[in-house]
Amino acid sequence: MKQEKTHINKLISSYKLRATPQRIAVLEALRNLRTHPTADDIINYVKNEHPEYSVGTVYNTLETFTEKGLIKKIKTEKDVMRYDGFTDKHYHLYSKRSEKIEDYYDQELTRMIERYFKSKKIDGFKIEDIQIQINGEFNE
Amino acid sequence: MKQEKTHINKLISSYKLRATPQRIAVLEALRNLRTHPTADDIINYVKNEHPEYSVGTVYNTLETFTEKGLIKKIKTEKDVMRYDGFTDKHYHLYSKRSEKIEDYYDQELTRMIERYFKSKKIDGFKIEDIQIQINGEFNE
DNA sequence: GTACCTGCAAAAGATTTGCATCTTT
DNA sequence: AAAGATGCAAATCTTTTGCAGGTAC
Repeated sequence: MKQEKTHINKLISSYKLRATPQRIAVLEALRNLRTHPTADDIINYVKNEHPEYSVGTVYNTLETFTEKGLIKKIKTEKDVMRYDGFTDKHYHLYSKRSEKIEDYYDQELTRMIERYFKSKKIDGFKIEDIQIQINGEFNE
Repeated sequence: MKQEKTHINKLISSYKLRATPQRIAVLEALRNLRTHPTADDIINYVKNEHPEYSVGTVYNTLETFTEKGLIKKIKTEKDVMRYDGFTDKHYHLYSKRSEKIEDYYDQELTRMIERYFKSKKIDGFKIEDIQIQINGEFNE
């Protein structure tokens, strides 16, 4: 299938993955649905335009993207997996009640924590990344 | 069934829950298996002593305990839920490769973060609790 | 051209639920 | 005695997989 070299398209290629129409659609869904969607949310979004794209492919795509580091998985107390299409350093605000996840950007916090763990090593463990989830309630 | 008033027993009662033998067994499993077990791990542990206890009951019990705050759910990239029988303030070290989760206690870190968020409010959000997961690798 | 993807449908896993029966308080 | 828990099995939901074709590079 002929495709313009869009931004999304290039992004996928830059991760050494074939930019198929299905993958482009999944990544677009992830970036348009800024709600940290479930696989099911993504499937619905994608099927809206392309009913022929299959459930299995969406799951496979999400898995492939995650392995390559293009997107991230987020898990909450709820059993379903959710996905985050953005991998720049940020944290999550989470409300158990509404199940809403919002991004929280805070470079000062990142710097403080990096500084902290630069001086304080953890015995027997090599830190690669620190995830923070801030639980609470959004004001209505 | 007649039961001694054990520590576990009292702990359950103190959360306003009936201290049934099944619940006692589940909580004991959680406290003996210090690996942040899956429901399946717990079921196996419990069935070892009490093959008649049912899968559904273990799941129900874990859910009830979680709701009441007696235990906590832990989420990783993996699809299965894991459980933590200890609710005192601590963090988790997690290795994606080995799927191992270890506890990390650090009051200094807690104090630093509390201090930080006492001065820096998040607009539109009321913080209740901050969860930190430190990803990396355990030394062999 | 070939390695890699996709669609489909079936399978696998994990968790939840309905209901009749039993137990804890 | 009443409210709440349990066991069992079926149901549900999410995710994975096998395989025969298709497609991007």
